[in-house]
Amino acid sequence: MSRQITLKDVAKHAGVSYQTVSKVLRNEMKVTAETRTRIETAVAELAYQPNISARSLRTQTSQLIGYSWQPSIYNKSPVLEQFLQSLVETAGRSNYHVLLFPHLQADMAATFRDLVTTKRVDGFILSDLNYDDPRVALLLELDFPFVAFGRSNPEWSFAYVDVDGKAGFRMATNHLLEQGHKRIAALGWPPNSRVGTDRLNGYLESMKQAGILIRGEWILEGDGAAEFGYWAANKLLDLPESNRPTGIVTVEDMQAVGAIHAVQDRGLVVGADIGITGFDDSPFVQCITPSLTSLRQPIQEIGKVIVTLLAEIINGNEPEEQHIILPPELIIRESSVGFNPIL
Amino acid sequence: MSRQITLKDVAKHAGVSYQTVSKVLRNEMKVTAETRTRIETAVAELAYQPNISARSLRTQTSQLIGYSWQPSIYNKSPVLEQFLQSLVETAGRSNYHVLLFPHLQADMAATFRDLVTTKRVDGFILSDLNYDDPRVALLLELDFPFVAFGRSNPEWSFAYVDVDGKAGFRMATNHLLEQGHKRIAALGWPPNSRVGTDRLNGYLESMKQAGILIRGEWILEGDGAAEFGYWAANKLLDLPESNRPTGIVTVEDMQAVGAIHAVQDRGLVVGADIGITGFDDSPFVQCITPSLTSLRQPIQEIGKVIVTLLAEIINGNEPEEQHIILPPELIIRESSVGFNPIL
DNA sequence: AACGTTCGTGCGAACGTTCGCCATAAGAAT
DNA sequence: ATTCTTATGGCGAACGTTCGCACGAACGTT
Repeated sequence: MSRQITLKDVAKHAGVSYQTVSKVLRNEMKVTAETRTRIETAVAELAYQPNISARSLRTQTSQLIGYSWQPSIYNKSPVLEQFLQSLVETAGRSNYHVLLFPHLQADMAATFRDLVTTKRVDGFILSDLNYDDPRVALLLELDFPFVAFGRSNPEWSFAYVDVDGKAGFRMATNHLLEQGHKRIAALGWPPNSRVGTDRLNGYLESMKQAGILIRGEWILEGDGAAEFGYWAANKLLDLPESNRPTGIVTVEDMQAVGAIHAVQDRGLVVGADIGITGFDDSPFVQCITPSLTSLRQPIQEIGKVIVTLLAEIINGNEPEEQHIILPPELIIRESSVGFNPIL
Repeated sequence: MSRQITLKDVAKHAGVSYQTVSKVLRNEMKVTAETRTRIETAVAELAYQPNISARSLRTQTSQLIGYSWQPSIYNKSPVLEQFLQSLVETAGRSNYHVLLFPHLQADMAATFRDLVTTKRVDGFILSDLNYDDPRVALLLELDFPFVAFGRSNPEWSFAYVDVDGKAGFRMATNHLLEQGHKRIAALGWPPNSRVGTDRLNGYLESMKQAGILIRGEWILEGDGAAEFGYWAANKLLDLPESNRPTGIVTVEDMQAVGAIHAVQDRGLVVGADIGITGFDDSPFVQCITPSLTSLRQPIQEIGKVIVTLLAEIINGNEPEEQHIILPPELIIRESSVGFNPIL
């Protein structure tokens, strides 16, 4: 491969100084229309491409944003692909590229600190947040630009985009109520999960609003996925008939799948006997039997908003709206309809 | 944030020239043990971190590798997360970071060319290859380092790692044969899919080896997922009883799921009446009813090997083994066992 | 007619590295 | 004693940008 084309080459070709070329290309300078076209044709003819490293060195920016997610914890995202795609596409529009950091507990702090001090990235996108998230603490301390997908401690002030899990669970719960269910149970994540408690609150609200007294046994929390769902549903179905739930909302599709199996293994019919809803609308849930009612997150939109927000912050603009909550959408399928109360 | 610590700061602190510090840190120079420790303590005390941009500018390398995949085509990877994780981890060991490029047809060529000429990345990892893949053609033309996950045109010579789809389909087919199936059908992707035809060949081989004459109606190819599986299975079940298949191998879990539904909708039992296998071992397939027999790709291993290979190539070493084929593993579950032939 | 003002452009310096070559001193060899 | 290695370290230059300031010419203004 031949030598790189630099500003100086373009300048010589256009008969101006190379600094002028630089400024013109960045619209930092007014020149006569004629010199501008001279420069532009030179650029085109030589196929000039600015050297990113040089620019980075000079401007102390990398045009890179880091995406940090926590693999395989509670919310093992079934939609990671869509999300990444949305991130990359939006980032590209502002000339940013996306760097990957599946975040492993071990050397997290050191790694992040390095990345920040070496200016390897201009900003971060964090997902899979939880209470006391160390990444948030660190980035706040370093005063480094970042936007989170999800919330953390309320006393921390930072930009985030989140899905309204509470509203989502309200939608799911209300939907089951409308179908005629009265005794509705909820499967959640352990209480230390920010997302889990948030969603559960929606369930509590809806039930309260409907004037239904929630029994303690109806709320089960665990960190397994399908296995937990299976176990929990069995536990619910073992309750005495008078307070045995006929509806179950879950925080995760796989939990719902587990619950469906438990129901089916008892010879009951999901939908008619027991209504079940999931969360995430994973691609496969529309193809299982019965197809699963689930809450779909506007994942593309989230990616877009996050990147846009981050770009603002990196540029030093304080965006007016830093806390964005987007509603999920309830996709109603077979698993939650056709309730046929026995009594 | 305060000014960055540079080599000069360290040098002053250690009482040597800054170039010496640079060389010592990179083990490019022999110094007395004493000066070495002086330098090392200075580095530690000042918490010196090399400036990546400056290094990149000087060395013409970015320590970045690009991962390009094609979102949502045939093999919509259900295991993208695992794969990325493996990539990032392995890359990290060699001080590389992973940059994301979901590859959109539109401006692909231009984008790639830019990335290469601007040295934005040191190498590429491509996945979701197909025949005449334009990315491969371009990178070969530019003589730029890359490793592919998957194969393309046989006349092209480049490093790749791939799963032995043929062997996988042989395993699946043989498994069904062992279960007592004689009439086995195969669902594939369109003939222009490299991966699809490869897998199908395994089926053909196994059937031939078993001395079973394959009927043309048994091979169906389509690019839908669950919908296609559903449609195709129905088509198969509509065949006259004498040559109606009792087993179906599929190139994709979702196809298998579709097929399962078609079977169930006819009141037949998957496993006992019709044996079905999938491909990919997506996380959810162990939780559906019946659980799906599927071929699992050694995805972590693949990521590791790919990155290792790429690092070699970037460093200018011609790896002795550039074509690596790894076998998948057949995970046997309910959907393919318990065959109970009626006659 | 002398004086600001704007416009269009050029120039030197700096960002923090790495690379290649040169300098010095000490010890070994002649 | 002189010369030749070897070990240790220093120094200038370059990578390709961007930034800040200076400078001349043209222009209107007093």
